[in-house]
Amino acid sequence: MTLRLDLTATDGAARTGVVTTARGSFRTPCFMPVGTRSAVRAVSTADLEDLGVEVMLANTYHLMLRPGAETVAGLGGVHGFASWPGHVLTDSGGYQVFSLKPLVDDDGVSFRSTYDGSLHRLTPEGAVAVQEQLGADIAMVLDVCPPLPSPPEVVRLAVERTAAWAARCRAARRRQGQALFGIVQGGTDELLRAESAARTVEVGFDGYAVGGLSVGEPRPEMLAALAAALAQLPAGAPRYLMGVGDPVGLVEAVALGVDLFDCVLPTRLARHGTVLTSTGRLHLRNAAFAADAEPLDPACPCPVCARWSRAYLRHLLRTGDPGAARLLTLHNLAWTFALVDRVRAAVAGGRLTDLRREVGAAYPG
RNA sequence: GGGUCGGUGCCCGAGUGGCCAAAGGGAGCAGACUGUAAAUCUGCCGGCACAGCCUUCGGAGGUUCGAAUCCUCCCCGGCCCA
Repeated sequence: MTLRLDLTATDGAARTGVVTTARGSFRTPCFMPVGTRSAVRAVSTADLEDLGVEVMLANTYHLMLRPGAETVAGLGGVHGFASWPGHVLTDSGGYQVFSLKPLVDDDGVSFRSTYDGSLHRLTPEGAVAVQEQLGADIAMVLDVCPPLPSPPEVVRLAVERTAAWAARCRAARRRQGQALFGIVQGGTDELLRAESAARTVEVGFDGYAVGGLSVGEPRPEMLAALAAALAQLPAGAPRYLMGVGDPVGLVEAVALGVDLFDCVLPTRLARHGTVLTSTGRLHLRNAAFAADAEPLDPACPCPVCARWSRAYLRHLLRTGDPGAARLLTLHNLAWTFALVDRVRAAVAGGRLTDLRREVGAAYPG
């Protein structure tokens, strides 16, 4: 057994529980910050520990290019390399199929390095091998993530290739103690989503991810596609909605039965000066905060809100001080974790509907 | 005192007779961001009764159909000579 999910409570389709792996355990629902290059931008792994982060993401494509999978393996994998005692989940490079638009064929993907322009090849087997070298606790299959909207034949082809690659990834596993998750594709087509989910389950994985969402489609379509996929997934395995982590998306997806999330949004928004609060997004650059002595969010228990004013943090931001990115990142992550804490408590207490209403009111549209 | 180079919109800085309310930066104002090519990107950025008009390129005159651009004088700054 490389991974186990123990559910402790449910509220409708929503669940809360504990995932146990060879490394240890973490609670669900769980938000996993994105540390693409073995580091969450602007903060350290020590900061992540202080924040109570349980799982950090890292990225196959980026780490195989720089510093190289061999190098990371030689330094103890992502855990040793980054001095990170928590869980590590590595993305396979499938998202870069979306963001970098490489050449994709039936056998794999040909990428240009974003660092030096050199050509690299990634196959399903290669992606698994690299993730084993990186020492991930949870690895992801290599998938094809098409942009939305895409013509039906493009989405269909993505589903077919993702299914074929899922089987190849499954067969390529060598390392014990590393979980492997399959990924559902299918765009916003509910039938295709259901088919993709069923075919992924047929291959058999430790957990199941739903990918290819929040890539341009309206939220109702996203939630419908998500629901169609989730309906085909086994209740006993973790379900991971890839790339979603805005407050509403998170709460709504939990309501549909999702356990895991990752998203760059909280950290990217922070670096760009947008702060998450209990009353909505706040553009800290706005002139309105120039002399505002209030904390970012008076209702937030994080160390940044306990100590610094909006005016000071805005000043750091506007003068280009790197400390701004760090402190705002710490706040946005802390705020998101506090929200996830509330989500878990709400599910356990059967009050998720109330929380959804509250979050929806603070984050309309 | 002589010579010389220069004074452009909030700042820096292109422009050297019409296509100039004037390139490009920066600042400022607002917005976007969802498995990170993102400490990035987009829009606005003289005024107004806004497909037009008005005010603006150190100041005042002048040449010209037309001047930020040419001429005269003046003011201010840098450098060189005395």
